[in-house]
Amino acid sequence: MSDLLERLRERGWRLTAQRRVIAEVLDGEHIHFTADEVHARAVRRLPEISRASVYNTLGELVALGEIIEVTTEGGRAKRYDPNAHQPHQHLVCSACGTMRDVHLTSDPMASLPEGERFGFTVSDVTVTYYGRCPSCAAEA
Amino acid sequence: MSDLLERLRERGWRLTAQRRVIAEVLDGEHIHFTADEVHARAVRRLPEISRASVYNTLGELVALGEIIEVTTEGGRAKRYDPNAHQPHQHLVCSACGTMRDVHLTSDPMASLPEGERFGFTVSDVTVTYYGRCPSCAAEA
DNA sequence: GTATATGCAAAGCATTTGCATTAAA
DNA sequence: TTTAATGCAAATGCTTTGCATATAC
Repeated sequence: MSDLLERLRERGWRLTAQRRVIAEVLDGEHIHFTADEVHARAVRRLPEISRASVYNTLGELVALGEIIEVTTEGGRAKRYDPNAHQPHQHLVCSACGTMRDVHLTSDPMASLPEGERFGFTVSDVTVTYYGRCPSCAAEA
Repeated sequence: MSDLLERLRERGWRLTAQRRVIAEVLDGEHIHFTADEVHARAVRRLPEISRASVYNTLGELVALGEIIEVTTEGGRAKRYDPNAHQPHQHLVCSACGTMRDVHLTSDPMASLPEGERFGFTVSDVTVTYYGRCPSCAAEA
């Protein structure tokens, strides 16, 4: 059973077949999908689901703070990370785009000295590591 | 005189009016432009310059390692950073998209423990800080 | 003179929007 | 019954591509 669906129900989210399927797709996997990948997987369970509903729902889940939208250098499409509840960063394969969560030893916010803030109210940081994943390294 | 043009000439780069103008636009400013902003500024000096040439040239400069392509969360278009020669990170205004360079106190590569590399050959990191710039903070 | 860059216009991909239809509560 | 979500298809924004023309070397 999905914790995500559980939380959404409690928040009074209108529960449709499409939304249920999307939440299940996001919850079930540990890699982070693009909107199109979410749609492809959702279609297997609910053939009539439209791309528009996928985009609508993903946008809402982001607004609710239940998932995170992630953009990478070079990557065309955004990816959606269901792990919004624990601070973490990402490790991305420059060859195939695969992304996985990583946990750092120190808070990156502390690395930006006061003198480098230029009057900004800094509220967030993203740290992204790039490299080759084991399977892409093998085919080099 | 442009250091960028100087280096490119030494590398045997075929020097056209368009390329010269683009290099000058990039060199002259300290903020990081989108392709469209580069085009708009280039047009002031060379009215017939096409968007295609701007994209071609920016892509080449990135390939040559003379400029850096930067993508941010939420920001639609990529931005081009002429400061490719000194390691640095970025501070972005979530409201207006303005981006400026910042320098960290510690090497972010060191924050990713061995046990969190999962067989990847990690070769690069980006750290991006998000917040409100002074002028956007003023209108809140 | 020859290889390469340019400009145009069309195509591409990810995403958003407008609006009539459908379904949850 | 009412309010909100869905699906379609068209529109958008950024970027890439194909190809004939122009130009640096």
